[in-house]
Amino acid sequence: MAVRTHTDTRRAARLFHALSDQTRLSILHRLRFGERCVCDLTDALEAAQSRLSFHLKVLKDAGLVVDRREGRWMYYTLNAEALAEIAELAETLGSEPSAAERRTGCC
Amino acid sequence: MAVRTHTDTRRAARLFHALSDQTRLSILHRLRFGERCVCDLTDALEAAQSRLSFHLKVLKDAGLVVDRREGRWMYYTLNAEALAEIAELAETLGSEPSAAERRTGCC
DNA sequence: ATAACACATCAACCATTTTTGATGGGGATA
DNA sequence: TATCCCCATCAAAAATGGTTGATGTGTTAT
Repeated sequence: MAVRTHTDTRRAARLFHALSDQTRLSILHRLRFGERCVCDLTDALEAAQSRLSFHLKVLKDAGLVVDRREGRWMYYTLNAEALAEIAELAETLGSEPSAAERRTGCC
Repeated sequence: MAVRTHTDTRRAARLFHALSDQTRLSILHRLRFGERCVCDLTDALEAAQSRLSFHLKVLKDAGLVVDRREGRWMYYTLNAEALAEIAELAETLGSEPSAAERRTGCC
């Protein structure tokens, strides 16, 4: 997905925003090593539960993580596809426009 | 650069923050098509000059663009390397940890 | 049924970011 | 020099984002 239309830009900004916070990056970094429940994360990051809940919601709304209930625990998992999408977004932004893009002009 | 240490996380958050705004994404998208002066951007984006100046500063401080003076005009250019770095950050975050990473544990 | 647990949600508060309009600096033009 | 142009910077206001402590919801254990 290139950033072409207004809605594209909106979505892209939302995705990057989700990654623009240290706490959220720490969460994602942990999740690389596998599924974690909120309690794991509160221990590891020494953060209040409501704080983590807030950040997990931001990540979930952006589609960067997926949650799953198991008894009274909520388990969170990375959504690798979304992160790949973000990587591609950044890559595209840093790349030369294609001939077709150049032909149709910028915006 | 993986997101390992506290400073890494700080820097990564800063980089992603620079991309977390629609105006800044629009600017970058324009710059893909080549160097632009501020006046070009105010016309194209229909934004107040001081507003663009503000966002260009954010992008510059994050290292995503480079500026150059020519007479009374300031020209801005994409820094493709920085965007590649961001792409790699996102890619790493979405990737399985290496055997070495897994061995040394998460954090 | 009661209590304890894991988590989400809420409201109030504080902090940071963004917008706006005004002012100022540096360079060109006359 | 005087003036105009392009842009950066500033202060004040507006908007957005994050933290905290309290409360609510669903689940398990006794």
